[in-house]
Amino acid sequence: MMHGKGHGPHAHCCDMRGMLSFLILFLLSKKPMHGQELAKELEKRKGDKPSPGTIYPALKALKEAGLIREKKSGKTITYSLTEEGERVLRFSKRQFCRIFMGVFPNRE
Amino acid sequence: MMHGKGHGPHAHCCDMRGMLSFLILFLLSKKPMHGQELAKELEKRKGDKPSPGTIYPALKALKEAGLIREKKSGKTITYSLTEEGERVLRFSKRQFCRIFMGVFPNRE
DNA sequence: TGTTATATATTGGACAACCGATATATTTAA
DNA sequence: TTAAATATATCGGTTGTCCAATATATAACA
Repeated sequence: MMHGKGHGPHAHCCDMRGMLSFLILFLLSKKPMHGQELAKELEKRKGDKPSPGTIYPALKALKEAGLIREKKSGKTITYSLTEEGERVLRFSKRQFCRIFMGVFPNRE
Repeated sequence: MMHGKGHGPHAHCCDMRGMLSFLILFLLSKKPMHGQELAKELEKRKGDKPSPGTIYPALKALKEAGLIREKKSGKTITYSLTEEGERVLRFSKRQFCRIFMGVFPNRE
């Protein structure tokens, strides 16, 4: 919990430290995915594929924060947002847009 | 040096670890500022003011990387981008837009 | 069956981003 | 001149992001 002020452990987002978690939350909101799908999507965007040591701890933290849920099926685990995850993502997107206003070349 | 692949020390940007440096670079490109002005601009965007322990080490690292230059005048130091800083910012902005494509509600 | 490939997971080490506290220099006010 | 305010700077500690290496479980193949 805690996104308003600087205190509290972890940041699901928007502290500058929570950007990977934020991006993962955003990607999963568009389509539930398992870890490797997520890694490939991140590779498309960033240019190189995050290692397992990056992606799985991030997913674990999001799950422990109650923002995503798992659905296991054979060797894959599909992740999707919880209600709380949706709520946090909405908040984080507004925050993100305020912080990086002007960086995207579109309007303003 | 080094922005393409994962190696090398520090990231001026876009690794997820370099987001503050990236934002600082962007803000200074719009208007040269001293540290406190920068802190106030960040406060406007993020909602709370970064502490000196956040902002000054970041400026120091950018300076040591040759991306910004200082101009001292009395008790204030005005920071502005070097040629290399401009170049890196252009690269980083493209990278940023690719990574966060779709997050801004405008056109993606 | 055993081999190989895929998905998930952890560990150790490095660096970036953060705060609160503290310290120093300069400017302004008393 | 002394005191207070402002700007810059550093220190210690915590968390998040990152990789390479390693480990385990399941699936697909030989």
